[in-house]
Amino acid sequence: MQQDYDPQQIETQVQQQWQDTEAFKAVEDSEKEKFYCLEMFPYPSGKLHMGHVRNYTIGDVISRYQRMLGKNVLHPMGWDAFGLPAENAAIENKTAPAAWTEQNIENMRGQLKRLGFSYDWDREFATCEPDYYRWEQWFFTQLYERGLVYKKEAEVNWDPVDQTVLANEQVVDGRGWRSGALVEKKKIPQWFIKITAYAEELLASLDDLEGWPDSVKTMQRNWIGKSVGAEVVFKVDQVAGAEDLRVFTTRPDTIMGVTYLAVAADHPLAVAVAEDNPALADFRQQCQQTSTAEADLETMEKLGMPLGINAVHPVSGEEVPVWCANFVLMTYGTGAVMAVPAHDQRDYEFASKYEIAIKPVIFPEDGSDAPAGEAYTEYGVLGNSGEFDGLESEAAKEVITNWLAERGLGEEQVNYRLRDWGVSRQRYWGCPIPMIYDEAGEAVPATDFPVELPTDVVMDGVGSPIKKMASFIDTLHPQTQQPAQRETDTFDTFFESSWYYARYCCPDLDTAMLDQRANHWLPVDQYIGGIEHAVMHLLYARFFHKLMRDVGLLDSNEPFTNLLTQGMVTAETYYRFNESGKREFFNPAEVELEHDDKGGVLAARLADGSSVEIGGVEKMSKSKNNGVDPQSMIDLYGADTVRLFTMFAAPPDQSLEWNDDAIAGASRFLRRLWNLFEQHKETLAEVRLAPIADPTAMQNVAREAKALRLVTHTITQRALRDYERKQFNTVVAAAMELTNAVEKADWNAMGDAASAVLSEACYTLVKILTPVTPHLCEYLWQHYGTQERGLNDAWLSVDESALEKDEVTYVVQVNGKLRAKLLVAASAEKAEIEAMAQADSNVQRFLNGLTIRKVIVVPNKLVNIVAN
RNA sequence: GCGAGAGUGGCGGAAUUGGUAGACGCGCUAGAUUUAGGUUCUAGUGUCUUGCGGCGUGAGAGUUCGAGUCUCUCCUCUCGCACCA
Repeated sequence: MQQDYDPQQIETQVQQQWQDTEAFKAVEDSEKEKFYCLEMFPYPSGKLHMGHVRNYTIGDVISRYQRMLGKNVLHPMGWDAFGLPAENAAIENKTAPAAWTEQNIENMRGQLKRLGFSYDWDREFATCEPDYYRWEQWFFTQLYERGLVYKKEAEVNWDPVDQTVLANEQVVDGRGWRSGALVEKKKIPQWFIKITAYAEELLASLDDLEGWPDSVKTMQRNWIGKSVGAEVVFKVDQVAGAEDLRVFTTRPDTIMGVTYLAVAADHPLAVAVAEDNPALADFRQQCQQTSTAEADLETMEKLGMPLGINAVHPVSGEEVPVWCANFVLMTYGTGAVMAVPAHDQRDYEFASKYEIAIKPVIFPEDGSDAPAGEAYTEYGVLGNSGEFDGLESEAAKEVITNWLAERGLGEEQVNYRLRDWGVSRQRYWGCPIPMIYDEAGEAVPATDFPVELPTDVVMDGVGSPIKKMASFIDTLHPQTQQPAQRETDTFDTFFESSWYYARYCCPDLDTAMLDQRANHWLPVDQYIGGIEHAVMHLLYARFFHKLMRDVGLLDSNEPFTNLLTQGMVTAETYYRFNESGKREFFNPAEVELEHDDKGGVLAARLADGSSVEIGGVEKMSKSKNNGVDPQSMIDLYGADTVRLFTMFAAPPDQSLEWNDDAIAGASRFLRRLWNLFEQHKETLAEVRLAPIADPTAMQNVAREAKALRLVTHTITQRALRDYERKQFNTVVAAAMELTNAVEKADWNAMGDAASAVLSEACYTLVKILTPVTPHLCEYLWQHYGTQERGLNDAWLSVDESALEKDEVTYVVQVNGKLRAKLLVAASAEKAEIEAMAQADSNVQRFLNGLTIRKVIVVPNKLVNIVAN
């Protein structure tokens, strides 16, 4: 009597067992090698999306694989619970952000459990809990004591109608998303942490991160943006009291080509001049009307206005006009740049537009002409540069920098693109910044942790409720005990996500931020998350780790040894234009496709027969209505199928296209696997799943038995390799191939060896698939596995003797084109193979009339006969 | 604009890292079984010729006996750009 595969029943049963036996509880153990596997924790937005499912399945596969290798695995999960969406939801639903967040966590935790992830749930926490954020408040005050925290004015997006600060995300086409008002830049005082003090180390230690993708390391290097150059002084004597202009340049060799200077709209010189220059004041005003996003600044039209004053060129002594320009960033370097239109493309375009002189001073070394109509940005030989003529760029940089330094007009300088981390947010749903202001407005660190965020609030949509909450604000000065006021800004939520990985090591600790358990588990051996975090989150976490080290909380230098950046989850989009000419999107679940004879898509229709346009594959999103709810897939197929599909459809670091037919295929495979075991249930129950104990006994068995063993062990070899390189799609493909081979095997022809060979193949299948589809494999193991050992107690090994072949297939090419295949004895000599290849009749045909020039033999692979 | 990736059948992808392009799966075609459905099984499936063979990994060049893989130029798409997380 065969049973049907019932994933829902198997999965709940197995999950219950895992829970009862505390199967994934992590306990420090100095005897076993530790492995800390971590996925980026989710923002509790309401329910899991496919990106989460993919991220956490990858992490679970790695965790379970490492567990099977015998390691002591820590695999925690928690919630990145502070953030903007909770405030928006609170305004919309008239609930407090805390309750909304808690409800979402509840819901998503249930979904994660249903997917069977091997988390140690005892370590779970949410970052909005005072027991968590009190320690980052304490830590912030430690940084303050160490001089790594300071306050300065910085720009925010200001909505002049709603009178509120907007996130970049809330600025759409330069306007506030609710009010529609033109957004302005506004300066307000904010807290900063000196990440620039760690720029050099953050840059240098990237070289040690061998387990990180090169692309991420390159992005971080570029983000830090170290450049070596010179600071050059241009004297300004036309404006009373004005300071000299200091500019940073990476190309001091081009200094004689400077034809103007440009300062940011906010530069003190521009501010001073604008006082009695209305046109310039207007221009400055115009520059304020934009968002603070760099992408916006860089893509807007480059505009400028002359200040009407000149600066003195430090070498030639000539007068150079000073301009105010919207593309000069006050936050990079000194807020002023020297412009060399002949050798910088942006300067060139600006100079052309405003008819400023272009003076070439660098020329190609080979004496050729520089291309016309654009800047010549290469290195070369100096000309038109007075005493520096004839020097090469590289040498000239040093000579000119020294020349300036000797005269007090400049010096060599290293500059970073990286800016200090502004951590102040004028929002409610975040961790309160633990600072207290005395009556004179002087700030001191709080000492009463946690500085608890009041959760009983009403969001009115205009500003943070704690900003007018006296019970929160009014306090006493920690030293003088005089009346004082609390800071009402909260931390950037990157603050919480910068150290959560460490807190998982000791989530219950109530006397300190971290203890020795952190040194036991850290660094994280495998970190997994979206590529969109390549720079910011990962850089802040690296920074925080080094800070925690320097405060004495940790021993290691870096938080994450290996990093896997997963691709996004995409799906086909379908739309049609509605009456108002806007695209109306339809969910792929509502669309049926019409195919031609070759399987190509001809048309897409809704259930009512009306046709819709095919919009192309895009990232799953609400706006494109192409999301697939993981819950519906779990309900339909079970967790193992969802896990199998997400692993099989694409390698982890590439984008994954969702396909409803293909997930049905994954389900079909598990059913086939189930049926395979059902079909052989008597044999398997008797011999039990096991590798072959004595491979030498297999030397003289029937060739069919040997053939299946060859498949089993070739597949094992591939699966081992692919687990190691984290290419799980081919791990699944290998298991499918082995399943195909077992299904087709001729058991009668194997004779006595049949049951042992079957047992070995099925054992291999269960082991290979356990990390991916743990529920089914656990069930099969409990029914057919050896009783003495658990499923995770041993991993697979390859029996080399099973891989030995008597004969090898050689490919024979003539001039690189395939002309024959030869079955050659494995022991054959090179000369013998060459002769066989040349003797082949088809090869002969293509060699006819040609002279053989060369014969290349690649052992066990191919012969290429070169002839003409 | 700047920085980083990716382009292989109708589709997702594979290719032991310079050596048979298309594993595995989806879709499609034909057949069988069940017999109404999105069941299961068998065979086929890059393309043009349907004989041998020619062509084929975004486009174009180059290196090599040999290139999806290495080099250069170009095109398209995706991600990030400091207050979304």
